[in-house]
Amino acid sequence: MSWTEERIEKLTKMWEGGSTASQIAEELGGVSRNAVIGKAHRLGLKARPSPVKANEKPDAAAAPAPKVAKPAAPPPEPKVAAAPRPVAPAAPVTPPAPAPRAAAPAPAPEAKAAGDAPTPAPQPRIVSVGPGGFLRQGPGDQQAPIPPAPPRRLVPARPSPEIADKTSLLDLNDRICRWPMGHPGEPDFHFCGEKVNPGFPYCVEHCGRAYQAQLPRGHRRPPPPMPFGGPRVR
DNA sequence: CCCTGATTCGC
DNA sequence: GCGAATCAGG
Repeated sequence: MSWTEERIEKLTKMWEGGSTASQIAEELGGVSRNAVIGKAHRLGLKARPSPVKANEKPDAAAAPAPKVAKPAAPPPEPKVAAAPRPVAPAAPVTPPAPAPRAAAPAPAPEAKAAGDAPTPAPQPRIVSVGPGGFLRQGPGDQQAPIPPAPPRRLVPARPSPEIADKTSLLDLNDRICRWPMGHPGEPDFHFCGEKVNPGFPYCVEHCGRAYQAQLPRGHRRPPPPMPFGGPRVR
């Protein structure tokens, strides 16, 4: 396989969209993960959170308290003209949202969507045990201290405009149908997005697909189409 | 083991 | 330019 215009374009899009090299290789077909990475580098697009290069600590913990206060040795680092990154010079800490690669096709009904605040209920302090064994609490313990409101929504912006009007992984919550549409990793992959059948993770239509009564052997009907449009043919 | 991206180096 | 082999971290 050769790197045609379209293949390079697809590689670039997916790479910048956060897909892994494996996914991209799979998607393109005929190339290995290494080929994709190699090509990506040659194209000049890298700079993505790498597991092997995650840390690059200046130094701190290494020096166990130098005798006198270090006379401030600010590392003279005016090397700028060397190789300025073509894109964002320093994506702070937040990587571009990873593609919904491992999006579970059938999450448990009680699966928490991204957006539930784990609010720990503060236990009332037990002061003494009253007659009969019931617990008694002090007058000051009636009101639990108000837990600090946890910061909400730590989600990066939607990674790519192509799925702007689709129901993305980030849009999932307890009220909308999470039935997957299309194949994960592909640009138009999204979720159903309909209002759920109350108490279920899917809308009424997809509940019908997800929950099939088990018939006795020999009376089985051919299985309905699976999510993702069925197993991928490779 | 699996995965990830980075790098090297013979082709 | 290409990509398998290798490296190294999670």
